[in-house]
Amino acid sequence: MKSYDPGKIDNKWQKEWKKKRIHEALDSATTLKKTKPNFYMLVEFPYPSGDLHVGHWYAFAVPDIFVRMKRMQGYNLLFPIGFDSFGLPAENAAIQNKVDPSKWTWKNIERMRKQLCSMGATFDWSREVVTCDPEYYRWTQWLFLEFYKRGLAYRGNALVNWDPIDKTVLANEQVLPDGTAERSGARVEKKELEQWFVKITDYADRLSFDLESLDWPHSIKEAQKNWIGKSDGAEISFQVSSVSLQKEIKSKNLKLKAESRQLTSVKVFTTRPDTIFGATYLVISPEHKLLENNELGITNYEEVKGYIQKAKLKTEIERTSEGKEKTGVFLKGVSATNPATGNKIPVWVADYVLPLYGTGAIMAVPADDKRDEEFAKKYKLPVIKNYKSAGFTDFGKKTTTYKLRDWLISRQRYWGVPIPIVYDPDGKPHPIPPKHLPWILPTDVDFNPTGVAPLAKSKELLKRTEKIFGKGWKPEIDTMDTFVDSSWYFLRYLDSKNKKEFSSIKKQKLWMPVDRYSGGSEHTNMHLLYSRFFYKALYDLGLVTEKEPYRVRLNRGIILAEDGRKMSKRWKNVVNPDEQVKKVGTDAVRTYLAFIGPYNEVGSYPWSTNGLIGVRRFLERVWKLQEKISENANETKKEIEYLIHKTTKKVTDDVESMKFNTAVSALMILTNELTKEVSVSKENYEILLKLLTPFAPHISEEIWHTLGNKNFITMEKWPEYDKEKTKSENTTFVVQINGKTRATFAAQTSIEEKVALELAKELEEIKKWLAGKKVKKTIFVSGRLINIISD
RNA sequence: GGGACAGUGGCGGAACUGGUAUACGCGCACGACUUAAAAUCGUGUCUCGAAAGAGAUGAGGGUUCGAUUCCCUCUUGUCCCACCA
Repeated sequence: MKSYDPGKIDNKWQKEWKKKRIHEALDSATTLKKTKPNFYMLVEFPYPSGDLHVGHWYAFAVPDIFVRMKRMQGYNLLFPIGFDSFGLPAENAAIQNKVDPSKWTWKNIERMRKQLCSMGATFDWSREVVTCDPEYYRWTQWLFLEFYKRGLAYRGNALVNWDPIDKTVLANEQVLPDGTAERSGARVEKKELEQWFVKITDYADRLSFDLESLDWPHSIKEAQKNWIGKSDGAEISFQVSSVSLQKEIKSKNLKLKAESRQLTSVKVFTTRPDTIFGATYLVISPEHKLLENNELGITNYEEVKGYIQKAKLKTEIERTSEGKEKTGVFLKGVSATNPATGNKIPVWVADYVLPLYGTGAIMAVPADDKRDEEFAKKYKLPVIKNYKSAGFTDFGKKTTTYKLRDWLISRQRYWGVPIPIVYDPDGKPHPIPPKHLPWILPTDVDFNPTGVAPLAKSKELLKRTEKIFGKGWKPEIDTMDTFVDSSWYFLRYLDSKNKKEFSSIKKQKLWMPVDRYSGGSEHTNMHLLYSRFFYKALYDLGLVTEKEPYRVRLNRGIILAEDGRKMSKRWKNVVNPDEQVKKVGTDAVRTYLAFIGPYNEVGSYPWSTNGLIGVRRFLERVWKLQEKISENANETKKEIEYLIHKTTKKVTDDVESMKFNTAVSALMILTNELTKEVSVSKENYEILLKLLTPFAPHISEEIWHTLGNKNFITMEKWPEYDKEKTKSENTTFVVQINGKTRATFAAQTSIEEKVALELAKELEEIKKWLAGKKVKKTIFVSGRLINIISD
């Protein structure tokens, strides 16, 4: 027998599989006379950073185990791959090394394609999607224009997050809680700019509500719900006026109504309108319209203006992370009327009230709200402890607010999809007609960030614009957030070559929704939310067929370095998968990653070289089992038959639920047991090989062919099990006395309570324990245990 | 401050619907083979105890014949959100 040499067999089988194109999904649902059910397995496509790391293996090679089993089970399986190839790293490389971002990116893609193939993963390369390819981004632009037509994409002035290092604006999701940019680490500033937005807030309610129907892990749903932040409450108007005016009205004995135009009102949002009788003051945010000029007659307006200035200088982060200490200024000469009590209450301005949430103003109920209590204590404001409870809508209109804000998609950067908009000589935006798509990204630019988008310097782009639209017209110079590109890529996989449509309904009907989607937990409130929104918007436009894009979502964990820390070049603890493959082979690396921990949970698992070697040893044992094949081993032992069926069930169930670690464990147990036997039947050995194939396809394929088989084991039918035979005929019963295990005995699994009790009583240990005692009652669990209760 | 998830050997982790806690792998110890080492194979490996036995799944309580599993209180950790009215 040859020895196991993965260096020789891995490459050989990868080539064979590729030659026969076994990984390509068929769009016709019927194949081989029989109807094969379609199954769409999606993994988040990679950014082409240049080198494959262990994280990539974990993200792609492990789901391939699931894919391979499904395919063997007879599914027409779609497992596509592509590259999320726009984005900052390419541009930064361009600045640093003076290389063209396009060349840099395509070179990396070329390299990563090869590396991805080395995993033995069965991607359908025929549908590859590359987001920086004009044939892809023409549709990103087309979809943007569809959104624009329906008012879902709009230009607006906004106080935005500005990254001073990358010199670009960022979405809220890309700013970390400490106020630094997720990517560059820069301290984010606030800037008022005109930007392109997408109206995700229109879908806040549906994005939140529809989560209920999804078969997703609870934690992901909760995280999204939290981020969307729906709260039901009421809007209540408080009349506000200057104290002197009120006095005047009183002295002249005028009716309030007559002077109402001189009164103004402030709307507050509250989730507890029932507490209005306890509202003792009003607080408005420094950005509130009421403070823009002094029509009200605030007597300390200068002081208030000073406070507003100070608040504006702070970034949002500073404002909200300054600890617990709240600050505010009393608006002198002004008061509001509590509509419930009719009492005059003071009005304050304080920056703990946020301008963009609710109405930017609150009624304070210090007896009931911690923040209000704190503020009232500091500034000695009145507190009403025992107040009357009001009906929910007695004084206000029912409303719902959300924390979610519209998605800012403009980026003042080069390497992204050009926004397909041009401006007329008056500066008014116009969509670029679809016949001019793809609206190509120009190349005559300066990549160095200057604060103005690089496209501003392109003469070609300006010339192109003027040629098509006329003199004085100007192109949009911002590009789109790359999350726009990735919001619909899973639809392009279905129809990647279509020149007329972004994705035909006919193809979508074959595959959507995605049956299973595996990715990183960091995307919970970014990509996963964006793409759900995109899909819902497309649904309303009649461009897709379902309400939700992903039926099942799973977030995977991460692989840490051997020292338990994150892998980093700085720590010099990075595990290079190519080196590992050289050492132990593709199959051992794949199987080890499957074995490292449960894949369906977000854990962090440290790499262990010894663990990897242990898995290689396991594969060696499988290999050596060839020696034990014997024609005479046909008289299969009952225990072995039982173990085969039990293992088949275990592996099938565990791979289905992506608990690959316990599936590998079951395969190890089976292998260990077979190794103990004098001889092994070819039939049983082949079942083991088939079960092993998804994990370790190369070694399985090699042995399979050595055994004389001509077809690919990869395309063989997945072993089936007989449910009856997964239960052993004999079982070890546990005998407990008063709930404590005292002995065990072996008997037929099917025995009844009476028999079990008799057998238990015969045992020496039990006799000892029961000597001189009365049996009060027994509890019997069929096929498991008998518990004897005595005094 | 809010939310979600989790806490099991020296380590990664198992445990069906409440039914022998620690499967499988690593590590470690001893043994076989070897001049020797590596590799391989075998045996052992939660703690205390000579044994009988007792005690252990973050801590404490509860329900139950029986709890890693269900309930309550506390505690620690990870992740997400965070002055969201």
